[in-house]
Amino acid sequence: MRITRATEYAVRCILFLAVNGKGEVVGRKEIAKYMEIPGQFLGKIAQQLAKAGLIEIVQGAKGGYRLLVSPEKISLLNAVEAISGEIFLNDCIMRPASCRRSATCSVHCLWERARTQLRNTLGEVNFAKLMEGESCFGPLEGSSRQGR
Amino acid sequence: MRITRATEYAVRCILFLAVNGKGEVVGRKEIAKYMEIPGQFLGKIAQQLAKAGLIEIVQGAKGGYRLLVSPEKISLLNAVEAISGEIFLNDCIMRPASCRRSATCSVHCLWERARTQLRNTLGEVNFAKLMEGESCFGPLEGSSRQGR
DNA sequence: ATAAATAAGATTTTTTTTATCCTATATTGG
DNA sequence: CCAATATAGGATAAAAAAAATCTTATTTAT
Repeated sequence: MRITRATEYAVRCILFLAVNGKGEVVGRKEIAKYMEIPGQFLGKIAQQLAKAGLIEIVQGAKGGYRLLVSPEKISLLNAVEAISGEIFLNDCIMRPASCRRSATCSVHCLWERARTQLRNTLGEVNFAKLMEGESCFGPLEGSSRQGR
Repeated sequence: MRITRATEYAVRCILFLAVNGKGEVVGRKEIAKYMEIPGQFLGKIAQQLAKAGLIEIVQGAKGGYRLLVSPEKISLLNAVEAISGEIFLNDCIMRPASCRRSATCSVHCLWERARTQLRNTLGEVNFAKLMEGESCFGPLEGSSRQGR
């Protein structure tokens, strides 16, 4: 029930690239150093981000990574799911066939509901906002208020 | 980013106890059989549920588990957190000291926001509702709010 | 060509999760 | 009281997932 470190690293990486400007190539080592990400591990993560179309990997000397998509068009959800795959809170939702209960069991509807909500929340915030540090100030609407 | 099997088992266990009536003692093996939970593993899970005050463990012949709290007073969140501890989506929220960024980093505000929302969602549904199978019918309003 | 980078596959290490084994203890019924 | 039935609880094992690293290959700037 936790966001993996790989995902956290991916978010940091995108954020760093965003801060450095969309088209700019930034070296892997530089990103790793400033964002405190194990260098080789970042390499693996970058591969996934590239596969998802979020960044481009530039090889060779002076190589590195380049953000392909504007920060405002990348949601936190995009980043998370680029690394961990689509969010599912439990197995039964993903593989209904593997659980005889799913058709009748109301619990699974709940998991699914929670899942949808979580994905919506993460989908609402983009990296432009994150860069501005404004993410904390928006109201959290809905019945079970907890503002902030 | 997934609900563990232990948590799923705990939910099934509570649900089974709830269906059998609040005060009733139900044998561990019976629960395990009907809810398809490895018997010994259920024993471990029951210990945690007992520690959380949700059930009572009855030893000896004719022993088993007894629901101590009315189904309508047990939320899904109670069940989840009885097993996995309080939900945190990432480490930095839980141990801010371990992450130098947390004070300034807007990303963490987002994780926290998502976390609060998830906890609210799970907190809004109790086992009485789950028993009735009504959980699927509540509207999930708008993309950002989700009242109810 | 050489140096500087990253790629990509394989592998290792660590952590978490899941499950089981074994001995102890409690309870029921005869 | 005794035997049978159940769960408790600590220890341990097995499996899976996550995190990290090693190695060799490839690409690019100068």
